[in-house]
Amino acid sequence: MERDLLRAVIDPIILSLVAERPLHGYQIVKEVNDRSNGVFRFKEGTLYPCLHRLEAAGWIEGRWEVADTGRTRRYYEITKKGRKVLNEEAGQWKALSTAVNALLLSHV
Amino acid sequence: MERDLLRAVIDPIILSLVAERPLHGYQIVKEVNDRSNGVFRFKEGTLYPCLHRLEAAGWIEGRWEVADTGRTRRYYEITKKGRKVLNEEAGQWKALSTAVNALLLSHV
DNA sequence: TTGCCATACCTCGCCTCGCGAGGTATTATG
DNA sequence: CATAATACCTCGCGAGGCGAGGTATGGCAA
Repeated sequence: MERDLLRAVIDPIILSLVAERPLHGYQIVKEVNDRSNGVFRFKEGTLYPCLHRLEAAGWIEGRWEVADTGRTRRYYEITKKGRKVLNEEAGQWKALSTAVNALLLSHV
Repeated sequence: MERDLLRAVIDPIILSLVAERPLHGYQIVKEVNDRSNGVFRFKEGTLYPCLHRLEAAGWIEGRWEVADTGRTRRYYEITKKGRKVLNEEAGQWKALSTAVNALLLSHV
């Protein structure tokens, strides 16, 4: 997995996941790596700063919770603003991937 | 067009174009911007360093030519190594776009 | 009890690279 | 003669992935 490709889609990926249901950081790492069949391999040094960035932008919102195990976790939910951004970025992604597919089709 | 998305696909795009036929830099800028229906808006400050990078990597090869107009241009062709890289990156792109589409589908 | 692994959070610094801005020179147009 | 288009180039800023490192807790096995 190339870092540039990851960088390009990390925001909508995370927004999309926490739009389904609240997730905490460690869970997101596992979730993404599992559900992408190994295409993505998120690192924690990537995810946590990214979560903070998205929260600072007002696209997600975190709250601390104590699990049954007694461990504290920070769960993130998408905001109204975040949903708007997700839709925009998803649309952008569609336009881009269409354009790229057209250009690369003969080589795939 | 977001810069991260561009960064992610600029290499295979250029390789793909010069794999079709030799092109010079200024021509590539126009070609990409036209053929992508405005999705891409390459800047020269982006392209020329990129061409140098790809040539340094041995993926493309440039040669100076004098046009009928008398203007000198540097035409780039893809190398054997470049074709290999293009195929790899095109495959990577396919795997990634499939994964992303699956994750974002409900939002597109 | 003592390790050790998994969970769960975090930061720091390196490195890469798009691109805005700026530069040079030539040819075509009006 | 001035302006636009062609055609090449560089510099410096800023953003962000990630390798590496750190802290703390829970659970399990020896």
